[in-house]
Amino acid sequence: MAQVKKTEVRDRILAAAATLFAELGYARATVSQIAKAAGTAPSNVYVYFKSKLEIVFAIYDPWLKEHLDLLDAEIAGLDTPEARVFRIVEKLWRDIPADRNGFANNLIQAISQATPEDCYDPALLRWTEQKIAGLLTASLPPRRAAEIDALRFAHILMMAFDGFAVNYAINRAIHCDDAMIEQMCASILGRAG
Amino acid sequence: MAQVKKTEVRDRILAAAATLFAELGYARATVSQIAKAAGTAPSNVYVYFKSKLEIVFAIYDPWLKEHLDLLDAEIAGLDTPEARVFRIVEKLWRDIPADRNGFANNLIQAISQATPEDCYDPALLRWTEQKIAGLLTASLPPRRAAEIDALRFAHILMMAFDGFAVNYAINRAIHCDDAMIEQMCASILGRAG
DNA sequence: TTTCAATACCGAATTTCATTCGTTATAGGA
DNA sequence: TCCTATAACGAATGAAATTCGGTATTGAAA
Repeated sequence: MAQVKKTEVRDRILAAAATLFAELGYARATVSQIAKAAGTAPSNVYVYFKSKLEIVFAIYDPWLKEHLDLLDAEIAGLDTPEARVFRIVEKLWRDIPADRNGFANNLIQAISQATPEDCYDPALLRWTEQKIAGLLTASLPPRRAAEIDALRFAHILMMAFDGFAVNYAINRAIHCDDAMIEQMCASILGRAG
Repeated sequence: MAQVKKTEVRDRILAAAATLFAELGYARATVSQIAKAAGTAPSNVYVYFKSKLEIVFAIYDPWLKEHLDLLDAEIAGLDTPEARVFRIVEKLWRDIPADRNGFANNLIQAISQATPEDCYDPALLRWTEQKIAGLLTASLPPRRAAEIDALRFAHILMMAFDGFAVNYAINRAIHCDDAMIEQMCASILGRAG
């Protein structure tokens, strides 16, 4: 047929964008900078991605999924429900928001600017909540797992995740301390903390 | 001395901006539109506000405080701890995120774009959390109030508020239902839901 | 009341970006 | 080997925030 899109170029663009977003934030990293760092022309970026917004989504998706897969594996090695649930909450409220210099905030930035016609698909959020719910269910004692709606807790955890992500980026003094995590764990475990 | 800034002009700018932000969102409402709606020149807006970002902060502050004052008054009229706590959570997770066509999302948009040199002051967040903590303490049975750290719950509530605000704006299908609120209430009330 | 200086106000730049356009270069398939 | 679809690119284009230079107004001093 003709010339064909190269995964190598696409990957270079994503890598360059990930670095620049982490360093400067979504709004301050320009498409020109991304293109230059990827060794191509700004206009060529648009051959691979419909918009700057699409780039951030393309980075975020596998990044988040990898985090959750790691969490999954990590939890399997923990002995008590307390330890497992603590790790889940800690990961979502402290580790991921802080990872890559607060990369998660870029997604919030991008999402908050999205309009209905950008037709952002909440599939990733749903998938994530399902995954978290599964992890919670697997982590709790069977009796407790049976009596709660894990998806609801997952939703609450993810909503607060957004808040921690945004606030990490602005002010690192607003962090999520152990006591906060313990508090949430108590609620999930039904210990009425 | 000389000509002086007029509160009337400032107020017209704020009113116009509030309307346009509610209608179009922060990113799509332009300073030119705001100026025109306020009956002044775009450049004159910068006599009253350092930036577009500062406008959104100036609107948000009194708006949020008014919501919380109303909540305060409303709670005083409720009889049971359950009803009071429910109302607090409902207000934060459902009512405020949806108010004025999702205005709260504009703040998240603005905050997520803020850089350290915009020196966003987390005073409002702190103030809000203090206020919420106070409302919770006053709403709970004394014994329960004494055993929890209300500020921690307030922080969790506010973090999740950010998430609900962002998600209301993108996809109204992702809402906060009664069951979710009940779940959080049970945690706060120590009912181990 | 007049004058004066500070500054609100305005329209016209300026700047910065994302995005699009027109053209050229390249490579897969016939 | 040629032909065609399209990746790649440099130069526009367009939109928006913000700045600039000049003018008009106004509070206060004389």
